[in-house]
Amino acid sequence: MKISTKGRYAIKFMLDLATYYQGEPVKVKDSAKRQNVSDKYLEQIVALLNKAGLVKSLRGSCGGYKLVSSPEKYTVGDILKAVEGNLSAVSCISDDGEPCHNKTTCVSVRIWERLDDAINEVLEGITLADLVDWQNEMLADQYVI
Amino acid sequence: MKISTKGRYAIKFMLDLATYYQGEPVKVKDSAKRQNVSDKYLEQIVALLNKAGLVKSLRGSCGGYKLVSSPEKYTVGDILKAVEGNLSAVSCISDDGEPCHNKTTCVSVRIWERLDDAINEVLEGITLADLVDWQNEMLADQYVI
DNA sequence: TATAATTCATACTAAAATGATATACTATAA
DNA sequence: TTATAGTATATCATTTTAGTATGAATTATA
Repeated sequence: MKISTKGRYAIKFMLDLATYYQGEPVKVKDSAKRQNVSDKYLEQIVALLNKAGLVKSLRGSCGGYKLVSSPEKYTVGDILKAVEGNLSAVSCISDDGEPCHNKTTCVSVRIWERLDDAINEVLEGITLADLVDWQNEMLADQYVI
Repeated sequence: MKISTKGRYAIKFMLDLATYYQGEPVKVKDSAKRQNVSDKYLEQIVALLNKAGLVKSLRGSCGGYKLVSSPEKYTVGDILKAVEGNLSAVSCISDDGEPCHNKTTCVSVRIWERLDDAINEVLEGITLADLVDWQNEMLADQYVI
């Protein structure tokens, strides 16, 4: 019932990309430094985002990563699914993993279906653009204080 | 982002107790057989339910477990919390675990807070009595077919 | 009272997931 | 051509998961 560092690092990296949306591509090393996490580990996570087509890479000197689309096109759910895989709370109702063989008689699936719906509703309802807005709000608040 | 077998077995065990609410105490071995899971492993899970005060045990021969209160008093969230621990999607906003030291500047916490609220709303909204009802519906449906 | 059936309490273990680190290689801008 | 990135594996320590194993304490009942 946990979202691992993979998902959290991925979101922060994507937020980094959204923040620097116009301009130079973002280097994994720089973002890792800003987040204060292992750059090599972050690279592996970013590779997943790349494979999923959420970011595009620019190799060589002065390379890095950029968003493919504008920030409002990405939901937090998209990002988490790309790196964490299926977000279902239990495997028996997810598409991958072993399917439940007694779905028709098992009461619990109703719980998990409701849970999944609620989770997806939240995660599909927040976009990268929202996160950027929140970040700007927070920065503004800090100056006020 | 998964609920483990611990949580799932616990719910099925509690449902077993609710089903046999009036009458003999339920033996772990019997419930394990019905669920088709390891009875020794289920014992460990039930011990957590016992420690949390959700069930009362009757030792010795002809012993077993019974619910402390009536089925409508237990939410699925109560049960899961007893065996899975904290249900927060990430540790940085949960009470146990390491607290987030930059809660005020981290945008992600807003995601996790919304997620937690949604998850809790679902899990606190379903009681054991609901599960019993669902089970009866399902059994009725089976006879119709 | 002996025994069988239970819960209760630990100890142990295999496998998988998590969270990295390390090394080498490829592509490209300057 | 060289430094700077991304790409691809391999390895590893730690933790979690999902059990298995052993045995003690307790109690109904024969």
